[in-house]
Amino acid sequence: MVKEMCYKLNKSSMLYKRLMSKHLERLDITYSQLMVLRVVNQEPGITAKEILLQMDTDKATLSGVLARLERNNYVYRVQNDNDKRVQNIFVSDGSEELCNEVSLIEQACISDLIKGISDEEAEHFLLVLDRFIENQVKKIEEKF
Amino acid sequence: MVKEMCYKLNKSSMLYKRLMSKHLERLDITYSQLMVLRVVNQEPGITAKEILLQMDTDKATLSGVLARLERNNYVYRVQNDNDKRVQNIFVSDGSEELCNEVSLIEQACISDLIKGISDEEAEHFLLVLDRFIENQVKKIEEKF
DNA sequence: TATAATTGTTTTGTATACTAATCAATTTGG
DNA sequence: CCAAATTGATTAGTATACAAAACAATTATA
Repeated sequence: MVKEMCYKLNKSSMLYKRLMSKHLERLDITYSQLMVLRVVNQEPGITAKEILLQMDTDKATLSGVLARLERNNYVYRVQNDNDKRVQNIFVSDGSEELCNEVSLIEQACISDLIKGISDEEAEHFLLVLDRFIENQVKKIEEKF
Repeated sequence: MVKEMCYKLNKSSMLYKRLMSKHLERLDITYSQLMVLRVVNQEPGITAKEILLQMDTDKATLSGVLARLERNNYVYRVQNDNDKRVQNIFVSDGSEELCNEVSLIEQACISDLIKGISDEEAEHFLLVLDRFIENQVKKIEEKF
């Protein structure tokens, strides 16, 4: 049963990324880049380390995503004066609009996904999923 | 609500892969490779195309996974006589044991994940997840 | 039967994901 | 105050994930 849950969670995750990627294609930005762009948009001047805290991803991965976001002029970085190791990140002009536009796309992606699932069911689903995730986090923190 | 479901499904999926990877590290095989190896183990002589049908992955990705499985001597391939484009895939000697050993590891990974979740809840969770996945598949098949 | 279309698979190119190593800037400890 | 440890971030290396092109073998069609 648990195994089945894991497999299906993986499958659903994969499908979501596929779906979003398809819709995002024409905007010339990827799903991962977008997630990061949004965080930067919400918190101008944020640092890479702070993004990591929010996003539960890998610093090497984030470094690459930020580099591509900067290369494509979605964000720019300014060296921090107090600590020269740190760079403060800002969205470029026009990228705020992109964030909004993407919200619409996301709506389009996720609408219909809830079909045949009642609010109550969805709520309970989330409760169970939360517990499951909590257990996963504990398990990962365990020693091997 | 749907958005939250999607994010958490992604998170859980990521955690599962992380967990399995950590446990698989010492066996010198990756999660993806293992999934493929298992299919080959269950159906000796299977072709790449047939694996694709079972696994819902990408043919280019599978090609790489098979190449690495072969490079590490987990599988070997034999050109099919009837159709020379096709290769029949077999697990190498010793790899069956690996599959069994991995089942134990998987058990270790997923035990405890169900803690605090009743059988009934898990069952209902799966039902909702199935519906959700079904909706995702439909959505992906739609035209944009 | 020669050519066109199809098929099974690999290759190419780009973007994650993650570990380990590196690197420069900053703290710390003696 | 200086060497050592720490920190924020990038780089190197390997493995997916996926689109698009390439390729050889096979089948369909004119």
